[in-house]
Amino acid sequence: MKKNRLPTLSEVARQAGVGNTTVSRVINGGERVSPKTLARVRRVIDALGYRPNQAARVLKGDRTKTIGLIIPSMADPFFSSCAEAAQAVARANDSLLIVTATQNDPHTEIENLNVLVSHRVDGLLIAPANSRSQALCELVNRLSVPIVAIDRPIFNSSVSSVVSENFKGARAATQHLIEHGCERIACLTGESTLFTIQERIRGYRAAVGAAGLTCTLNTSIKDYRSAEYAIESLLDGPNPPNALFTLKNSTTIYAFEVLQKLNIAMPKPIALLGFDDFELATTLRPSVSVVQQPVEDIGRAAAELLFEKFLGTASSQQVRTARPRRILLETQLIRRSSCGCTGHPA
Amino acid sequence: MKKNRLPTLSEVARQAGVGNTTVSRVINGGERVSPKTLARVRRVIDALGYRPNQAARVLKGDRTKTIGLIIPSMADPFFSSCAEAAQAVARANDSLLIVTATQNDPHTEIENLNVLVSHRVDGLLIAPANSRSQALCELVNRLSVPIVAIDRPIFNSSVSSVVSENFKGARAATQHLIEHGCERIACLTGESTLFTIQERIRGYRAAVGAAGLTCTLNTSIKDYRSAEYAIESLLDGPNPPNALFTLKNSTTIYAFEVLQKLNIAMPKPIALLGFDDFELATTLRPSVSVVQQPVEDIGRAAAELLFEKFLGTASSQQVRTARPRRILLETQLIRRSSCGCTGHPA
DNA sequence: CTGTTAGCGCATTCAC
DNA sequence: GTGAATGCGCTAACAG
Repeated sequence: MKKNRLPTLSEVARQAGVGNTTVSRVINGGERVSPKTLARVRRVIDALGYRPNQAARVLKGDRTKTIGLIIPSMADPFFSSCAEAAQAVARANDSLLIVTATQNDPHTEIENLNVLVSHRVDGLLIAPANSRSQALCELVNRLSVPIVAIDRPIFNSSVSSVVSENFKGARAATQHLIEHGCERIACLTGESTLFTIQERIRGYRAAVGAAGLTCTLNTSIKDYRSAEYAIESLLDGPNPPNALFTLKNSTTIYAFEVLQKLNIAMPKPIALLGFDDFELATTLRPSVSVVQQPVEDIGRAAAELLFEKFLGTASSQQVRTARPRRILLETQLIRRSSCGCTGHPA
Repeated sequence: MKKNRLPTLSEVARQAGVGNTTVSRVINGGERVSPKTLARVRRVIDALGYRPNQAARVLKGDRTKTIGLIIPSMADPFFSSCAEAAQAVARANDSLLIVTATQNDPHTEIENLNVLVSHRVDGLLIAPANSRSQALCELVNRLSVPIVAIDRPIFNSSVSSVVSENFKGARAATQHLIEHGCERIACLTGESTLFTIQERIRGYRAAVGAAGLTCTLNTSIKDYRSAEYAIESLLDGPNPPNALFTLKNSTTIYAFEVLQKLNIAMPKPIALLGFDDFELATTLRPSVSVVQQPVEDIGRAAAELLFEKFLGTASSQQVRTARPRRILLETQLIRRSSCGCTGHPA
């Protein structure tokens, strides 16, 4: 009635009538073992359903062949796509990816970090809830595991990062609206404390400023209601906008829904352009123009950079010493209908 | 220039001038340790940035406090929501959830299963690529880890499962279309080898049969093009449908796009009803009626059932002996506009 | 309250 | 080709 534990290497050895070493050799490739013994041991392994205990290997001090990924949410398409891409890289490197979600809570984030370190992951990918968190920064600097930040950098730390060109993407998007003849472009968003959002705001400001237009920014959009309120206020104001630039996915959708509800057509009298693509952007009417981020590329590049860090045999010293790399990935403006370009319906 | 390993318990003990056991006690709650020593040890732990090595604990034979989740894809909203719910349960039970994706490939699935077993997860949640896979079934029956299947059961095995009422949901949906006066209902889908899809087909058949209507089934929808071809063929046929019942998310969206492209209005002349809800279903025009699955509930219930399996102190014997449980979760018909009900725009 | 010791499962010397 | 012995970091008896 005790826990019927999984078979161990020793048990396999006993059953096969060989020593531990031989079994160890068999499960690690079968070099230096006579074909006969090899076959016999393999048969026993199979019969017993033996699986090497990863924990024991880890204890020997080798790599654990696991890497961690800490993201705000698994249900967010952006991050789950990143995760999927990172997992592919991990698998290619014979490693396991462990994903944990923080709901953007700094406390949970640090907890997750500790859990992963306890599991001795070989490296860590993290999308920090707060790019300038003192606590996170200190923790990260003390940790000896290689870390790569994704989507958002960690300031004042030595960790490399892979992020989108938020600034350039937002500036180009705003310029695009200006080229469409819009000269009253309102910028809407929520979560303005996030690094990504701040960069996009900078981009919007830069473009609007360069064109000599006025900046209209509302960072209070958190749900449909707040979007409705914000947009109605703008329309009732002295200078109603003729374009909306939304800085994040949910805001874009809320804005679309509000305009649809108010029976205001797009792109005229109001154009809509959003940062970050989403699945049904082409199916909505009008189809929604967006700044598209290379989501998979971010996950992949970050994971690859991470593996470089602990696979650099010759130059491991260099890698360690090298100052953090900041990889910026280009965004792409997808011209559909809502901004005034003629989109392809499907 | 060697790998600067993480500090160990012994090092903490030495620095603090105490024995291993004391340190062990401190990191496990600090019972039976004098406040003075406790403080000192804690200070050393902090100074060294010590984190207990999970692997060593595992080796002692205790629970690893990790559970595995094997799903087809992390990028699929259905599964990522499940994962998120499962993770919440895991966290509540002081455990770590390890998610791996298989892309519905049986080979990858078994590989992942082995990896997770190697890591000695305490239990396993799995959405099998193939409900009747012989190999999976055998493997699963031999494994001693508790397993719960999610979304799709594993036939001929002793594993419990948590799945939606696919049959009842599909039957009710079809009946609903019939009540709307549709008497030529075509059923469209892809991936007809999946258990879930087959159940939904059964449901459709049951309702259509009971009403004395004819069954029109097309299981070849894999992308927009195939949907377009299928729908155009139906419309050009002798008996054009006045309703489309789509059995999975992507098919629903393809069907919507095709109808939109062909300028065919919904719900008349053709009504649309889909199985499985999706994010912008309310934003599309018309809003799309669907059979909604309790996604989070599935993940949560499965994880809870799993934890029951190895937390049943008193009745662990019972749990082990008990025949597998099959938990069926109710679906809900969400009446929006595309089926003929008046949906709320937002 | 605190320290000593043994052993978890495995890879790895080093002999044979 | 093969096996016996050692130790990885930690917890759990068992003394003191």
